[in-house]
Parts: sequence; C-alpha cells; structure tokens
Amino acid sequence: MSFEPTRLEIRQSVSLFPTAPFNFEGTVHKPSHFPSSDNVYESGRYWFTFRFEDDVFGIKLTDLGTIEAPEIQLEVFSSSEISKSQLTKIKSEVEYRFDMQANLIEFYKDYGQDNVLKPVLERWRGVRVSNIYSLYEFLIITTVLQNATVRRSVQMLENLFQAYGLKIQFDEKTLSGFWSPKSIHEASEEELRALKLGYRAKTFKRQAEVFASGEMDEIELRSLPSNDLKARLLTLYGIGPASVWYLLFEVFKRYDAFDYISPWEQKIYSRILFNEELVDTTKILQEVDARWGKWKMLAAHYIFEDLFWQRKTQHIPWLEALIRL
DNA sequence: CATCAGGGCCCTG
DNA sequence: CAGGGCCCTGAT
Repeated sequence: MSFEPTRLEIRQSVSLFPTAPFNFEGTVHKPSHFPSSDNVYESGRYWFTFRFEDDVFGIKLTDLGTIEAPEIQLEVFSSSEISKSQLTKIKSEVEYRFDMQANLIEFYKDYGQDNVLKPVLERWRGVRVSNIYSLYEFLIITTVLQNATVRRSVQMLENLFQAYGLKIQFDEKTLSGFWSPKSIHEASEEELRALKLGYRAKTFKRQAEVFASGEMDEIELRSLPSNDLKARLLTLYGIGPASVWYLLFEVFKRYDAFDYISPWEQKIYSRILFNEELVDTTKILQEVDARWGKWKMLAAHYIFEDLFWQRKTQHIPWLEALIRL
C-alpha cells in the first residue's frame, strides 16, 4: 500500500515500426473496455503503467505515422537507469501486447466484401488486438467482470489498486500500477473481502498463488497450440468458458477464439448478424464460423469495437438497454 | 422494505 | 450434466 506516488523521472525513447496498415487510435483505445486508472488515452498519445520482470515502468506511446506508414514513439519512464538489453526486452513486449507485427492483409483481402464487415473494415483498417496487461493482470480484469455490472467491476478493480497497487507519476500523469501477485497471495481472505470483492476474494488468492509460485509461465504458454493453451488456462481457478476466450484472444492473439457467447453478447450478435432480438447461440456460432472461419473472433472484435465507437456519438437505444452501468 | 439479476464459475448429487 | 450458491449493488 502506497499513498505517496512513485515518480519515474528517467526517460528513454525508441521508435517502433508496426507492420502496415496500422491504426493507432483503434488499437490503443478500445471503447468497449471499461475505464481503469492504469491507462489514459488522449488524441494520438497513450500512457499506461507496465509491470515487467519485477520492475515498474511508465509507458507513453505517441503516434508519429499514418495508417499506411506507421511509426510510433515509445517512451519508457523508470526510477533508475535501464540497460540497453532491458529496453530491447520492453520494446518487444510492448510490440507483442499491441500485436504490432501482425499480418492482417489476407483478412482484409478476404473480407473486404463481406456485407457485415465491409463498412467496419473501411472505418477501422489497421486496428490490432491489443491489451496492456500481463496474463496475471488480465485474470484480474476477467474476474472482476464476472457476474457484475460495469460500475461494480470498476469499483472492485479500483479498490484493489488502492489497497495493493501503486500510484505512479510520469510525464505529468498519475496512474495506478499493478501489484505483484505475491502481495495478494500473502493477504488474508478477510482483508480482500473488505474491498467488496465478495466470493471473488478466494479466486484472487488462488490466482495469485499460481503466479507467485511461477508455475504458469506466460512466455512459454505463447508458443502452445490453441487447444493445449485453452486447456492450461481452464485449470486456473475462476476461469471458465466465458473468460477463457477473452484470454485466448486478447492476451494470446488467437484470432479464432470464438466458441462461446454470453447472454448479453448473444443479444448484440443477434442484432448485427440477423437483425433480430434473440437468435439461438448455436446458430450464431455456426454463422460466424461459416462467414469468417479462422478470423472469426477478430472479425467479431472489429464489429464490437465499431459499435461502441458509434455509441460515443450516436444514441443506440437497443445497445444502451444491454449495457448495465 | 424485499427481491432479483448482473460481461460466471465451482461444486455437488 | 443440471442447478444451487456465492458477494455486492442498484433497479424495481
């Protein structure tokens, strides 16, 4: 627990060159995600805190390019000098998390004429699957999402940040930083329950235990085939069918991780694909598989984010009814 | 005031 | 493999 912000005053800068096309805003800012105090986006610039190999950093990304000629300035803020090799590691981890080296040309070519995707791809060409979190951190996100409204999810995460996280100051921003799993592993369940986490207190403790012990190696998991990876992730306490695909897709960039639809998502896909209020989930799954094959989750992601972008400027009554704040 | 569902999952029978 | 229980909140 720390009330005094940690200041990160040492700065290093390096250029990143994602594969083209690359859409900066659509990649770093996902309007369907709930807001959290560990990151902030302002036109063309993105700040987030980054716990990496037992150190804490501040990261700032600045868009310096265009969609067809992308270039990003990566600034790394730290409390002490970092070595060249450390900087290189951070750079490649950031590139991984924002899927900067992906090749989506085939996807754009094959689905540029798909009647559902076409307008979306025109608006969002170059958007990548992105996620600022480590696997452990993303487990926290999926766990606070479970069986809760958006507001409650936000409250739980912010309570955790206050109790176990860091306040990190860099580049005139003050953001929350994640704790290391060890601190929650060592916390009592009562202490966690005081943060209004309910039955999830137990889940957080068991997840922290796995990651504090190091038995789940995220880097190693990245090279597993999706089926094996999915099986490993499902062994995590608190991770079931609805959460596992969030992990497969957002953390591990498996573009086809789409074989489960939760009730609120079912209503959204029913509207978009069939223009009906409620279509059977089996039918939706068949439809997305037939339409988009190995790209099905990526396609769904584009559609979802596009919808939530539209929501920023237009009132979409049926969608509003589904978003329980 | 009570009751209930909500971006699920675990555990039991 | 179906269904009850679980924490807390805000809506009704």
